[in-house]
This record gives sequence, C-alpha cells and structure tokens, in this order.
Amino acid sequence: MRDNIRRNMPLFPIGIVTKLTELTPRQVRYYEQQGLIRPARTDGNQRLFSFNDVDRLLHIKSLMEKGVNIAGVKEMLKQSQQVLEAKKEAEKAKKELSEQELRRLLKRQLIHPGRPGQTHLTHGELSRFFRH
DNA sequence: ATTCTCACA
DNA sequence: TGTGAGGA
Repeated sequence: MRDNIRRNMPLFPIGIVTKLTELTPRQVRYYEQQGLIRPARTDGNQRLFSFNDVDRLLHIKSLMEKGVNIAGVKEMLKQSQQVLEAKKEAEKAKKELSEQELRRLLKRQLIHPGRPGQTHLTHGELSRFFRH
C-alpha cells in the first residue's frame, strides 16, 4: 500500500501524455478545466502528469468513445472515487478493530502477570488506562 | 523544441 | 474541439 505515492508522482509533460493516450493537448487541457484531472505544475507552469492521471485520462477516453459526455464522465469518476473512499473507511475500521484487540491483549497482560512469555507490568502504573 | 493561455475570419 | 497568436 505504498505504490500510491509512486502512482501519484508527477512525471511526464503533456507531450508524453498525448502520445500515451492518443488525446490532443487541447482535450487534455480541457478535461483539466472540467476538473476531471489535476496534474501538478513545474516552476515554469508546465503540467506534470502522474501515472494515475494517465490512467484517468484513458478511462475518460474510453467513456467518451462510448458516447458519455463530460457531465456523465464527471459522475462516473465521482462514483469510483466514492468507492475508493468507502474502501479506505473499511480499512480504517479494520485497523481500529485490531487496535482494540491489541488493547485487550495488553490488558490481559496487566491482569494476569507472571504467566510464561508475558511481561510483568505493575498494576498501579498502567491499569488505570483501561476500564475494568 | 515544447508548452502555456487566450480567443475566434 | 480545432487552431493560430504571442510569450515563457
């Protein structure tokens, strides 16, 4: 789950993107105006597109070829974005659960000190962090 | 050589 | 969406 920073890394100028996507510079810039993509900019104000931007543009292209207009593409993109957010929240929930379990394990160690393989922490110091 | 913004005989 | 102007 670390590839995303690579996928979002600003890499290629518009010339490369047009060759990769078969789109004209005009189209690419227009789609940006419509908020479909947000490429980064260099110091000289030149666009730098990421892998995700290119994928996005290819997705947009295929939708347009299927007869979907800008408004339609916007909504399709929003929905896929909402799906991603839903997945993030799901993983977030999982992490929180695992943290709860970790809490329970630590609590067990506090309540049952002296067992083999377990660290013995004094009750008075840490047990106050848990609800008995 | 490339890309950027703006505007439309 | 295409295209040309004028700058960076």
